[in-house]
Amino acid sequence: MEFTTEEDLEELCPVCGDKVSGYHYGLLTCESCKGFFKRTVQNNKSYTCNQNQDCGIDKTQRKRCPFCRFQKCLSVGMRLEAVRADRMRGGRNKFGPMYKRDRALKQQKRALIRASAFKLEPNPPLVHSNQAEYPFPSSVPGLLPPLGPPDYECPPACPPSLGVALHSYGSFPAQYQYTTPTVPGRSIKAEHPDPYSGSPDSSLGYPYAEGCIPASPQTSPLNPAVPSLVLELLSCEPDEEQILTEASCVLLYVTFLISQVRAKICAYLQQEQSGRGKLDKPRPSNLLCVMADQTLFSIVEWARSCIFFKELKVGDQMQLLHNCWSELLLLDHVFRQVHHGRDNTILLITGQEVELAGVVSDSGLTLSSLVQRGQELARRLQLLQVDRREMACLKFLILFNPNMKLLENQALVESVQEQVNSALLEYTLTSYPQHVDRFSQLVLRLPEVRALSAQAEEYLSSKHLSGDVPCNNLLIEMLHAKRATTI
DNA sequence: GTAGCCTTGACC
DNA sequence: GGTCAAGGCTAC
Repeated sequence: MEFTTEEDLEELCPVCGDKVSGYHYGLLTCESCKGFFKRTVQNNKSYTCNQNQDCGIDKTQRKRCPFCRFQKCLSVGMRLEAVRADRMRGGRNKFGPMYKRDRALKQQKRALIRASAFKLEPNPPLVHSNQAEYPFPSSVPGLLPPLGPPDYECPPACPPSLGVALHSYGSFPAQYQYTTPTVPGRSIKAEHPDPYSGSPDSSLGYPYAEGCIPASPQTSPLNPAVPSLVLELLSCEPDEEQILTEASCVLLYVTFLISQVRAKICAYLQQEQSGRGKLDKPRPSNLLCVMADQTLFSIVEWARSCIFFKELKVGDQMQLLHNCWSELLLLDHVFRQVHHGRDNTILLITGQEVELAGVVSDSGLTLSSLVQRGQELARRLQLLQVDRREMACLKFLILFNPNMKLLENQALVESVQEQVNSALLEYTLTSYPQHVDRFSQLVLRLPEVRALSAQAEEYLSSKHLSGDVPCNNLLIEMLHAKRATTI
């Protein structure tokens, strides 16, 4: 693995966004932030903020608030202990190996991202699925007629249920902020024997002002192999706090969903029954739709509570969900089968197990093909032994589609995609070092999810047109909304 | 005080 | 001897 400094220097300073001049005090920064950090620590400076201690720091404004600038230096990871107490010039400190590793990791990331960019087809633009950009042909020949069911009252571009679901929890917090624990009275010394563990030696160090924030860990303090962002994404998963082991996670997750979805399905069926005055045997496609519909609500709830997504305005949130709802729905199903781990049966969200052979023989050609392709995808992920952290990352990569255009906060979506990609890559490299192409193997599943979900949408659309599925649900609204923006 | 450039010196 | 991340110098 060859690593160069040229590409490092193309990066931007994580504090102010200026051009990076090299590794300084623990990470790549610009020359001015290096000098600022050095002056602050060497001279034991104490600053105050005239605002709310949340001033934006960029190249043009970095001089305005040294307090916030220094806080940002610390929060991005600049190391107090790299400033030498004895002021000795020249030489190397003990951070050398860390810089080297960081360079190697960055290089590896670039190489893998380049490699996967070559392999990955771009996300399909928002066009009708009959058009060439979709890898699978439509099951409905020719252009689909405009979809405007009689029970659909709102303009398709603004489906009421999703809007209500997104709005119904009040306003979202404006900003997501990483929090770092404060360690008051931290002392440092010039040359640290181990830059990773830290061994304070106050007799040699700079007495530092109370309330200063230590460098935010790039990886979890509990598990150094897991990037913090991956843990953040995982924490967005349902009932995460109660999950202690992988096995109990599955149990809890399924139990939680079963209790919720069963109740909703029962309520639905009762409603159907009372409406008709008699209990017809529910059609399987209806039941499937109800299950999918309720899962979709769960997905919307999941997205709504996710970091980054909360920062977006409702309009952007709706656009992102309209774009990827079927992929998330499919992934939910596939992940369930991965956990289920049985090739010959399918685990429904209700906890029921159904024979695959029966489903295939009882379904039409399209549905049985969809089911089989879903099983194949699940098998591939099972072979990879994909874990929950990776699954959480994949969901984010689907949700934050950087190819979505006309978003109000396009930059955030692109940035999240990039961050999650990097975090997933770092996680796979550090947690599965023996499996070097794991990252590629994972992200290569995404086009398959996309293709399969497009086919599922076509199927749903044809079923809807033939009146085989209920109209007034979120599922169909999403379908209309997506098509309204893509036709 | 800031920030660009210079000097230094351990490590390879 | 080259590299590069420390500290130093100095014009602004």
